[in-house]
Amino acid sequence: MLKEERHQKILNEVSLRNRILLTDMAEQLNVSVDTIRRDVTELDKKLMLKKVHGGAISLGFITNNETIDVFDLDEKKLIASKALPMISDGAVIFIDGGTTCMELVKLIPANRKITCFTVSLPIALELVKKQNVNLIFIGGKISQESHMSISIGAINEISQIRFDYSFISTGYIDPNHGLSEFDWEVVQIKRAIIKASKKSILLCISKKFNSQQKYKCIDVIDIDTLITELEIEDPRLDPFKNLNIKVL
Amino acid sequence: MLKEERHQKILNEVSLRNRILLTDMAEQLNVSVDTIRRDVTELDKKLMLKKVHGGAISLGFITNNETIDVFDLDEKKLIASKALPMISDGAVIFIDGGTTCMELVKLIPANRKITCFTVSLPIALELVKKQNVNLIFIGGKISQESHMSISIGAINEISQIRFDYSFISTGYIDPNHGLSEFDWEVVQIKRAIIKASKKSILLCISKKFNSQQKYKCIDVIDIDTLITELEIEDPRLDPFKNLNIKVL
DNA sequence: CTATATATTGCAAATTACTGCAATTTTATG
DNA sequence: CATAAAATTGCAGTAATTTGCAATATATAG
Repeated sequence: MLKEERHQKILNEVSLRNRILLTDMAEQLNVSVDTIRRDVTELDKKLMLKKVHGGAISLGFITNNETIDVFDLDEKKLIASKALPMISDGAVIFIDGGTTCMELVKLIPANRKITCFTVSLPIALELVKKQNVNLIFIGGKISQESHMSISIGAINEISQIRFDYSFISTGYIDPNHGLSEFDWEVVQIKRAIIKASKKSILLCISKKFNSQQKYKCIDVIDIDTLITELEIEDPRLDPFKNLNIKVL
Repeated sequence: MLKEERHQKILNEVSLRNRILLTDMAEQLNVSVDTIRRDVTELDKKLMLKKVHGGAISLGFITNNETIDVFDLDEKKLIASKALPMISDGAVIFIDGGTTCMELVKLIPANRKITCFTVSLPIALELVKKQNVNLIFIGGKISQESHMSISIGAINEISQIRFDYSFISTGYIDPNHGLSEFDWEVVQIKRAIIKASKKSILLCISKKFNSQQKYKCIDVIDIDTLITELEIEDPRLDPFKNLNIKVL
């Protein structure tokens, strides 16, 4: 078998499976592992794949090491754009932490006059750029994990406010088990927020469906609206529609 | 499974959930916890996530290195390095906003165990990166000009705390007229901070000497220590020495 | 403080990588 | 076609990496 021919087969396999094992390829192409190793070394130099210990992986499979970018940014932007019309002038809203909420904040037009509460430092730093947003940060001890206020004082403060809308995120969601989180403190904060809100809107990428964590936060029926990146007709939304959740 | 493959899956999960547990990932990927731990350690070194006790969290938007050009950065760094030795383990301190204070925060070593209060969003976002800093943000309405809490609630909160040291900045300073500011609200906050501090340390570049603004904050003698970029013998410091201010 | 969970370290087994070399095949050239 | 030069391939020995485990230290939660 020609070397070039092997190279093609290797590249094919890499693009098809995203990864290969040297031993597998050696067996498959009836040559020694050393040969495959040399092939892969060459292809690596030509930047056609990435050689790793024990095999090779597709370049497309690797996320850019330099720019720490947000995963599924397009989906999150779509979710944010669906949520944006709910933020109207004069509203008193709460915005949770997380990358999806961050996209929502970025979309808020400069002339939108609202009062906005948050417990998330990054969200606050983005909101403060908006000329017409009256920003109130609910302070307290800041969690290193979530970059949020998580103290009891924050919960008390939240309990004394009445939000028109709260835009919240979740770590995990399951139609039966509800929303859940890693951190007990975060659960407490989110419960307080939802309790203080006339309407709660959950921004959630569909990837998170059917996952759960140790600390349950609230039931799915406790939220009023679910916004995902999916089409409204998507069957994956049926379990939520069956619970009478408004879905966008 | 290839190591790199695992790394990708771990990064995927981290960016989706913001947080993972080593034990969860070990189960999910069918390898020992040790392996996941080593993976996470590597990814942490590559700055692709942050390793924490028991798991890992997303860098997410922490790495917002919006490099805004700071004027007189070298002088400010010098001031910060002079102030750093005053921050010792166990201290309860307040750190004000401003670029000089920001340089001080950046210098705080990762192993310094302190409790740190602030009203400044950018300072808070920098402090939250420090592993051993217990960070408390004093919340409230955030000023668009100064990116600080400026509400009466914040002042009340401050009045109930006792700081070992407060590191403060000022817009304007004059040996006779004292410290002054552009914003009335900022003046209120700073007064409260200094009142709540056992010792107040002013970080101030000498360029600001002999300048004043409409709202007077405090007298120069109300601060305990003045730190500038100047040599201690510099005659420009004499007016402050004459007021019995400690000068560094 | 105590109990539990997690981290660290050293170690051994298994796998994979690298190097030099020899056998073989391919290529270049007259 | 002949033949030397170059490239390719497999092998063996050795080096390096990876992985899991156990013992011990450290950190966290109640």
